[in-house]
Amino acid sequence: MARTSAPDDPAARSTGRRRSGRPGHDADSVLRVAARVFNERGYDGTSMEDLARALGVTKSAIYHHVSGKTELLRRSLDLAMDALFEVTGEEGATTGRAIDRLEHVMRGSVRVLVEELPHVTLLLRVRGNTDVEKRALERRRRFDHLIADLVREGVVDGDIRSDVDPAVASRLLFGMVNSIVEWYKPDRGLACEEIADALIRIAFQGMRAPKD
Amino acid sequence: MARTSAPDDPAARSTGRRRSGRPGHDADSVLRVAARVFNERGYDGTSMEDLARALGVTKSAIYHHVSGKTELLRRSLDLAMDALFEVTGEEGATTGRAIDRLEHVMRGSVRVLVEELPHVTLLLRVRGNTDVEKRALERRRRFDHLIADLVREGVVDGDIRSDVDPAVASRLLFGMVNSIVEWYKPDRGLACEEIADALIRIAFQGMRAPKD
DNA sequence: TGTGTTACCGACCGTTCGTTCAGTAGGCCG
DNA sequence: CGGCCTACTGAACGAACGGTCGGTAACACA
Repeated sequence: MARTSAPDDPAARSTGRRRSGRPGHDADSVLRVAARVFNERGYDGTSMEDLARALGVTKSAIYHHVSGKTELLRRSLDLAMDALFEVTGEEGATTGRAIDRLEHVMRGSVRVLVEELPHVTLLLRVRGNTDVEKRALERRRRFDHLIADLVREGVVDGDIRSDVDPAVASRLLFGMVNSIVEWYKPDRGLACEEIADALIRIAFQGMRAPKD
Repeated sequence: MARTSAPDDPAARSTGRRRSGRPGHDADSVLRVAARVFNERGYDGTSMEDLARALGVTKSAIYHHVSGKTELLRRSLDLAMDALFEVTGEEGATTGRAIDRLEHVMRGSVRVLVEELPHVTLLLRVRGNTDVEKRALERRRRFDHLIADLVREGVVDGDIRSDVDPAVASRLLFGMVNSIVEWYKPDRGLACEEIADALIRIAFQGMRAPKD
């Protein structure tokens, strides 16, 4: 039995613009498939042979598009972190009350997580074994600090409860956000906004039924 | 540079009872070290050579205690799931209002997660590549269903807000619980109960400051 | 038709992987 | 001392790994 499903259709390139030369995969379509397979089998558990099978080519063909397995990981992790940091730069994340900025970043993170599911999933599973992984973890740490600062500010504003450690609270909050990658399926199920709504409701008002 | 720190002291066996024969590791001490290294480097990213180095022996010595790498994973995953299911069998998880039972299971899960940190962490990272992993995922699914049922029951009781899908809510809740393995350090930082308190407070009342 | 450009194949390399096995070392007890 | 038990070594195995290289295939455009 094959370890992966049918090979990906190379025709479905991101940008429709036809190019000269023999048709087939390009660097982007390889990255897209690689990220998916990395998630299915884990990065270390995925061989170049696995990738080749998923792409419908031989493994030597992969090296025509990328320098190696490490580059695929690096590009995937960078893509995920870039998208997350872009959220923190949006207007809703930089102006207004801290609690509202926090909500904006949380909603934005859910959106990024859903849009770039394979890449973010990969990011969240990184252990820091290699230099590439260490660099990604370092960027993640900066992101986490940013969130913790928002929570601290919200406590000072009096908008966020002061009886929990902001560092712990921010970690729990984004633990909830990040856990979405464990069960979200793009096809069926709730849409991105519905999940974000449920998340925000639980995170800010709690599970307990409001006494009307 | 060595990939792991100094070898584990085999003298620190779980049960103090001296046994006859040459002193050294036994199956349990090997499992304990293996689970720790699996978490540091990932299961697939850990070679038997890595384990041997962490144990302070050659890799062939490991096969004197266990049948292979797979058995180490299986025993670790079983240990974690057994501990989690034990919580769901406790009195506090089977009697009383659903919302209180839910709180009991959440607090119990935090306790198990902290007590058996390496094993539970390993469990939460399983992808389902092999039969051993598939079996662990199946048991996890049963656990998750149990939680979702508790949330549904709490909604019926009127204790839990009805404006979020119970399936989504239960997943987000345990996403928050499980995320603890990502940052909890046994030595420093908050104790198990303090984390559980913060978690329950956020989960049930929310982050927003209560209007006194 | 032929030239440029892009994509791919198949054979191969050195290394590392998990695992096996025959033999050895070091404790306790008689 | 000599069994007896448990823990371990060192060399080796076949398989799988990531990666290389010279040659080839298929398109656009002229």
